Amino acid sequence: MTATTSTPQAPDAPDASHSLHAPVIAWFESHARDLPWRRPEAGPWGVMVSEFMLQQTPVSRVLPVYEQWLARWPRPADLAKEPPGEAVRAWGRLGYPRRALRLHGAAVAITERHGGDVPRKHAQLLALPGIGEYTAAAVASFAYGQRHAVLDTNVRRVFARAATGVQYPPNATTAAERKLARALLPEDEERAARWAAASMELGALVCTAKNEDCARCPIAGQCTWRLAGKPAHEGPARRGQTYAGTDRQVRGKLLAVLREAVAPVPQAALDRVWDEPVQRARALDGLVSDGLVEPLPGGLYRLPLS
DNA sequence: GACACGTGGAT
DNA sequence: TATCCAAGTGT
Repeated sequence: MTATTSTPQAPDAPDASHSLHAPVIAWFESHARDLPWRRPEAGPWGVMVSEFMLQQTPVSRVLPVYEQWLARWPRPADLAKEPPGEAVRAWGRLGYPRRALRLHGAAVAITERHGGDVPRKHAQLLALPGIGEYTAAAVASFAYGQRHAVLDTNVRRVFARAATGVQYPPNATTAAERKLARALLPEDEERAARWAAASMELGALVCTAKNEDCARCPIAGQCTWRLAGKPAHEGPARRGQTYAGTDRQVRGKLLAVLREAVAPVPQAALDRVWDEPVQRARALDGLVSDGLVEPLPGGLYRLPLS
């Protein structure tokens, strides 16, 4: 249901951005995925957990881990009681396990500083570990219905095409993008929150990085990029991330062993995951420095108890 | 601003 | 098989 309860906008509103809201929000009402963190029972904690897990990670991989996580730790205080290593273990193979550590740290901070409730203010959210500009805005908007520009990769791509007329947004978020996002944000708080979720979903389902489906797009008729004939991206190619042979891959292998272990693991067991000793040692040191691995006397290692 | 940081499905 | 890509953050 999309009818606005506020004063109708001038029929000849000079800002064309207003004509994007209604069709995108209407499309969202009928096409939004039924995701668990969008259900009312998810609450702010569910929204926050989902946002951590969804950073750089597809929805399909997040779903099962999210369900287990919320069943085990239904409130921030439940997670805060656990050793950080338990969060890392439960994170499984989602990737970027530092997120698990930070989510645990955020739960501790919420328990200590906010009485166990996910804070409502953007600045308070931003102060939590693992929460940056995007996640703070997302939690404030999705969980609390506030008016914030929520600029993730999906929204940036939708804006790049619909408003700016280019195929892809810049590599890093620019001041111009933030300004545009603020300008496109509906005045009404509830509508702004709806717009944030709707524009993001449009980017995730229709206005995708590859094989965008303009035939299903509710604003195809107003899309600057499409109207210009969908010119191909110009400029330097976005630098692809290599993985094979990197420290990241070695870290992943080391941590996989520790996640599966129920007791401290001897150095020799870790040595088996990678044959190059210098890189192997560097990767292990990095994991220890990051707090993802705890070294014990006698050359033993485990996930951190504190 | 450039980099490091995991993982696995899709093309 | 090789690349690309997925709701970013911290340094």
